[in-house]
Amino acid sequence: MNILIVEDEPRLAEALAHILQENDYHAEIVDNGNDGLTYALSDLYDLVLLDIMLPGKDGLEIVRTMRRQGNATPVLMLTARTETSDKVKGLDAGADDYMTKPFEAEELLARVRALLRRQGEVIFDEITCGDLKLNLSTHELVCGPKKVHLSHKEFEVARLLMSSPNQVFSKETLLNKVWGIDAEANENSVEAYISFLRKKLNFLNSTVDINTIRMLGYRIALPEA
Amino acid sequence: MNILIVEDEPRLAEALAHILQENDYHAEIVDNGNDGLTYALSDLYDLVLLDIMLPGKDGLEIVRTMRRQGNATPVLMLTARTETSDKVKGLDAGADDYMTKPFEAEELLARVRALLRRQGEVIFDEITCGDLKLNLSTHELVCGPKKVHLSHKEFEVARLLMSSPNQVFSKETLLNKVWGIDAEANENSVEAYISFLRKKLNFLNSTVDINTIRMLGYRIALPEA
DNA sequence: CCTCAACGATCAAGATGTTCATGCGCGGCT
DNA sequence: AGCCGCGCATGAACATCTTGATCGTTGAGG
Repeated sequence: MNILIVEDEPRLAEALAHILQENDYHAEIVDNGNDGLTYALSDLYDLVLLDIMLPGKDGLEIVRTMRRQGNATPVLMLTARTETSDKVKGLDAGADDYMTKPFEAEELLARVRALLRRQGEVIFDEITCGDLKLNLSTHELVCGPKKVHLSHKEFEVARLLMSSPNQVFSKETLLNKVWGIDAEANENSVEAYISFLRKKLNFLNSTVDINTIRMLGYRIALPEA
Repeated sequence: MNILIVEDEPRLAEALAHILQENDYHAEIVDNGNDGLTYALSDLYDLVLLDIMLPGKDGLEIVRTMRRQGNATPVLMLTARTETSDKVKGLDAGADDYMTKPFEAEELLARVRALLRRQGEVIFDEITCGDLKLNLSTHELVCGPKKVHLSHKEFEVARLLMSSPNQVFSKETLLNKVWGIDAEANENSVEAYISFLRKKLNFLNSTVDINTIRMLGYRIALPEA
C-alpha cells in the first residue's frame, strides 16, 4: 500500500514515514502544497496523510481540489489545530478523518487501517449464479467447460441480473442502471441484449435462464436448489 | 438519511437523536446490543452510531459480526473510553471512525457527513482544465460555445490527462489505466486516441493542448495561468 | 376456439467505436 | 546531408451498439 505524506516539518514527516514503513506500507513525503496536490491527484497512492498548514496550497485547498476533480483517495488530516471548527472545516472540505497532534502511533495506524480497509473493499471478482460464473475483470461468462466473452453492455446487464437472482428488473431499471439515468436509449435495446444473453446461455448449455415477466421485466431463474 | 443509534443511556441517546434530527436525519434508538445487531444487519440504515458498553452484545462484537456477515454500513463508535488501545480495538473490529465522549455536536455532525459522503460517493460531474470542461456523466467535452461527444476510450484518456494537468503520463501508464492492467493492447492505440483527442481539441478551438514529451509520454499543457 | 391487440423476440442494417498495420515526417545523431 | 527511431495520421478490418421492421406469443373477450 502506498501512502503519501504531505507535511512540511521534516522531523514529523520522517517520523510518520518511519512508523508507516515499519508496518509494511510504502510511504513518500512531499513537503509543500503544490507538489502535494499534484501527487495526490496522480492516483498512485492509496491514502494521503495531509497537514493543513503548508507552504504553497494549504491542506484544505488540496482536498477540495481533489474532490472537485473526482479523486476519491482517502485523506486523513493531521494537524496541530484542535478547535472543533477546524475539524469541521477539514472534514467538510472532503477529508475522511481528522487527527490532532500529538497523536499516538497505534491510533494513527488503526485509523489508516480503517480507511484502507474501506478502500480495498475488494470487490469479489466473480459472481456465481447456478452453474454460471461471471468473471468481473475479463467479462467472461463460464459454464462448465465452455466460456464466452460478453461485450460491455451484455456484461453490465448480466451482472445486474446475476447479482440478485430471482429479483425482477424492469426494462426501465435496466436502462437506468446500465445505460445511465437520463440516457435516451430505447427499451428495445434492453430486449435486444436480453436476446443476446439468452443466445449465449443457450450456447453454454447453462441450466440458468432468463425469464420474461410480462409487463414487469426480466429475471434470472435459478433452477430449483 | 437513516441513522441507527445503539446506546443504553437514555439521556445521551436522546441528545444524539435530537442533534441528528435537527439536521434532517432520521434517527432511531435501540438500547441494547442484541437489538442493535439485528437492526444494524437489516440494511435499513445508512450509518450506525455505536456505543461500546451495552447490555447484551457489546459494540465490538456487533461491528465484528456485521463485517463478518458482509454488512458494510458505516459505523461510528462513540464511547467514554479514551485509551488508545480501546480506539485501536474499535477500529480494528471494523468501525470506520471512533469518537470519545464528551464530544461536540459540530464535530459529530461533520464526521457523520464524512462517513455518509463516502457512502453516497457523490461523484462530481465535471472536470475543468483551462477553458475545457469535461462532463463526467454525459462524456461531453465543452469549450465555450462548442461541444463534442467523447467515446468511451477518448473519455477515459481525456479524464486521466485532465485530472492532472502538466503531469506526464507514459503510454504504458495510459494503457494500464484506460485499457486495464493485463490488457494486451498496442501502444499505438494510445497514439491513435491522442490523435483523436487533438483533433477534437482543435475543433473546439481550445487553448489547451496535448504535448508530446518524446520518449516519456503525453500531458495536458495549460496555457500559462 | 378464434380474433385481436399489445407486448416481446429476433433480425438485419447502419452508425459508431476500436484496433492495428502502414507510410510519412520530424528531430537528433553521426 | 543522410540515417534512424519515434511519433503521427489514416484507412481498413473488425467489434459493438442501436434501431426499425417483422414475426411470434400471450391473454382477454367474443
